[in-house]
Amino acid sequence: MVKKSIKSEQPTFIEEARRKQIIDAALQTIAEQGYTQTSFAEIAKGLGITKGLIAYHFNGKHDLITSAIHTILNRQGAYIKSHVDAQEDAGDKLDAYIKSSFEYIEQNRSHFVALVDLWGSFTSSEEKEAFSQAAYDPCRAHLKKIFRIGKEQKVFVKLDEQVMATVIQGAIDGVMLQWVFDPEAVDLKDASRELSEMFVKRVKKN
Amino acid sequence: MVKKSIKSEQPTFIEEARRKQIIDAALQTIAEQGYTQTSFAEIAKGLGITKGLIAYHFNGKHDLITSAIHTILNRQGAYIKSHVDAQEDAGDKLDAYIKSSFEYIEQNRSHFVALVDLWGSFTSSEEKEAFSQAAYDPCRAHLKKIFRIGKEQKVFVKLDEQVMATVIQGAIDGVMLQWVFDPEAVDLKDASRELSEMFVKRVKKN
Amino acid sequence: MVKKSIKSEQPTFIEEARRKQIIDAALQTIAEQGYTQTSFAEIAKGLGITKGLIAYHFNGKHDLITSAIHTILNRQGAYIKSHVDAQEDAGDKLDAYIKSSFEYIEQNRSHFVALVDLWGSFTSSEEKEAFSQAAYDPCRAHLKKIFRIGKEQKVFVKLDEQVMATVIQGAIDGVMLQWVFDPEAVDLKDASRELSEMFVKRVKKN
Amino acid sequence: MVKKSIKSEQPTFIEEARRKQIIDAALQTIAEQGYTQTSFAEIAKGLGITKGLIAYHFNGKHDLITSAIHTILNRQGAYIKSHVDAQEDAGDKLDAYIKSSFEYIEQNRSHFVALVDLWGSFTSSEEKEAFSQAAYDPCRAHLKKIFRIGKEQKVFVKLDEQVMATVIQGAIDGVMLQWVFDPEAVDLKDASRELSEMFVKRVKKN
DNA sequence: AATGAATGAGCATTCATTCAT
DNA sequence: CATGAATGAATGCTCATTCAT
Repeated sequence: MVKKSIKSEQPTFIEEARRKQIIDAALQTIAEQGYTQTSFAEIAKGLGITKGLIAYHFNGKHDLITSAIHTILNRQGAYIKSHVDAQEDAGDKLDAYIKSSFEYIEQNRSHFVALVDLWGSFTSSEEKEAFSQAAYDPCRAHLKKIFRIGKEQKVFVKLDEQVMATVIQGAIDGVMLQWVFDPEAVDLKDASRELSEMFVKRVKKN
Repeated sequence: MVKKSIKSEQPTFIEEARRKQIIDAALQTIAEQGYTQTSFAEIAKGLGITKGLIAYHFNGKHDLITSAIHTILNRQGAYIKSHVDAQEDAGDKLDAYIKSSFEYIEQNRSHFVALVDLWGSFTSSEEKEAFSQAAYDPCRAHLKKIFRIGKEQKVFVKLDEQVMATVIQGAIDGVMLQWVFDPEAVDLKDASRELSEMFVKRVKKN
Repeated sequence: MVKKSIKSEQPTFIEEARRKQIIDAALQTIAEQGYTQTSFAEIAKGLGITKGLIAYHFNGKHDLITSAIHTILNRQGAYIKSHVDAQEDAGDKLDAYIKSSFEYIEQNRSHFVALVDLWGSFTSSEEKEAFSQAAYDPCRAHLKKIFRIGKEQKVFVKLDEQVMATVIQGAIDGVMLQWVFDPEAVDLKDASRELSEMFVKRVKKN
Repeated sequence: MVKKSIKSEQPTFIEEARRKQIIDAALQTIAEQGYTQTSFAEIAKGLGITKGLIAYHFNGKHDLITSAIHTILNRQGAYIKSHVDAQEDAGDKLDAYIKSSFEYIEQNRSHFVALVDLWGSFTSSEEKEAFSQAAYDPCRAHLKKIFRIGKEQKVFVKLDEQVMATVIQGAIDGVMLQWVFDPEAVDLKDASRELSEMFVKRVKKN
């Protein structure tokens, strides 16, 4: 049952600013207190506004959470893309993909603490699948594109692109996950280096 | 204020059976409806009992969730251990670790759908850390033990055990995660084979 | 809706012992934790029995509470009576009434802490009135009897017996009440002496 | 774990009016049905509002009960003070203290029926002591002040102020208590006259 | 654009009570 | 006599959501 937005016009400047402000506060609160403890009132308290205002700017909690997730994904995606694009060689691109992923993660810990919590906010397999398409499809597509460039540059071996994209992205996320639960137990830089070396070696000829 | 349990004696047979039954129903419900939609009433409805009975057998929701998580981890841990122990060679042990991890995941999808949801149930960094110790420390310890055996058998190269354990476990979990959100997008068997080959090659001497 | 006891025979010895034991544990628990925090389970825990057993020996909570109240009142009544009866002179009897009241109170603090809590357990004015008849009527009757003896002995002035009984009992209870809430703020012995002197002077001729 | 209020600003006009309204309804309900039978739902029903609104205006049940108790004590205290202050002579002040106490009690029966019930709402000796300080300390302090004025006016005998304050307040409360349980059994006016005469005689010279 | 009063459904939890064993 | 499993109603409390101002 998708609720239609009453507002149909394009958002004003102040409207967008408020939404961004609220989303950031929400991510902060979720990272600090956990998703289940994060109510509109709690988010509003941290901002010095009322919870009614949050309801005014978002079409319900689902809208807020969805927007928050997309904010995380978009920011990280843009960061990674800029680093990958800066490289010419496909091997360097893959190295940049992995390393910039970890860089962004390390610099935005609260985003990923929140994200892990938000995984539990989906109530149906449809929502889970939608998240998958928003989160993983673009990542895997980006990796596949790098593989194709590598093939064109004749520097990569032949490989099952889907499987390879899955395991590379999985390795990044899985290490991130351990680091979210206990930052002392995991050294992101070491893991980043290890994964990059291993995967670059795996896909490159010779 | 920590509530003291009124029950203190060791559990009876019927007590244990009920707890197990309720935990399984809870995991089922969480996997189907999501953690936030899973109430005592919902779990009870699925079992044909009253929610009061759940409260009777568990010291609150936290106890139930904790027990459920440990159930998942223990069962998987036992499964993996039996397969690893069946191998003599350290390389074969690592191969068994990775492959049996994925086998168990594939055969118990609902457990891992639930587990991903339950990651969002921790409200403090203390709880997160406690989970980390219960979930990841044993896995990494198991992997490190395999590395040490490989070193004794003089078949493994020298490596940073903590980093390697982190990335291997991370890769397994990260692939599982994508499969939880969309089973169509990920082929666990292919990923299992790819990861096993790559990591065994990585740690073995020529 | 008064529930009829299923048991009709006279109670066995063990039956009576159990009831007494449970009542004493209930008073103890009420005094320590407050009436609202005192459940059958809590009482049972303190005794090392199960709550089912309490339900077996009492016809519901109301029966237990009523029995507990009567236990307190009967014991105190018997104590006072023995001291009053030991005196011949009516003035000495009144002095004994007041002083032994306070003595009993001081020696059985938990009983009166519980009693004050139990005043809140009556849900209707009928129950309140019934308590009044069980608690205050006998006390006032006892005092009136002393007044009549004083009149017969021609040592007491003429007075409104009901009013005088009310204020004497009231003064005792009111001081007890303050002492229940804060034993440091009230010296029972001083209050006892003061009240005894004043009331004896008030009722005696000359 | 003390819950922090989300509201922090000073209350608005409508806020205060609602709180007062809810407190009065709560006292009414407690007086009619007893404390243990008085739930948020019951209070709300009597007011035609929802129980959520009560939770909105009060920080939990404890806050409501505490506020209700303070309302009773403050109103009675103000009433007594105005009558005592209207008298010049210390003896007249004491007479006014006792008589106005009973007047207020008689005119606000439901408040005191509720108060007696609420004595059982404290769960720890700390709460009991806090109540003692809020309820009895000011009363005894007021009486002691009258004693000191009497001493300055050279119309009162030398006496132990703490003991005398305790017994006077105790006598008032104890008579009130009997009247709460059975208004037929006690004539407040007679008791008021008797106590006033006796205590004034006790403290005045000659 | 923003507030805050009000709602109503839902939640975990408590507990007296029942009853088969 | 005594137990402990099970019930079901009730309770305080939370919270997204609505809406008049």
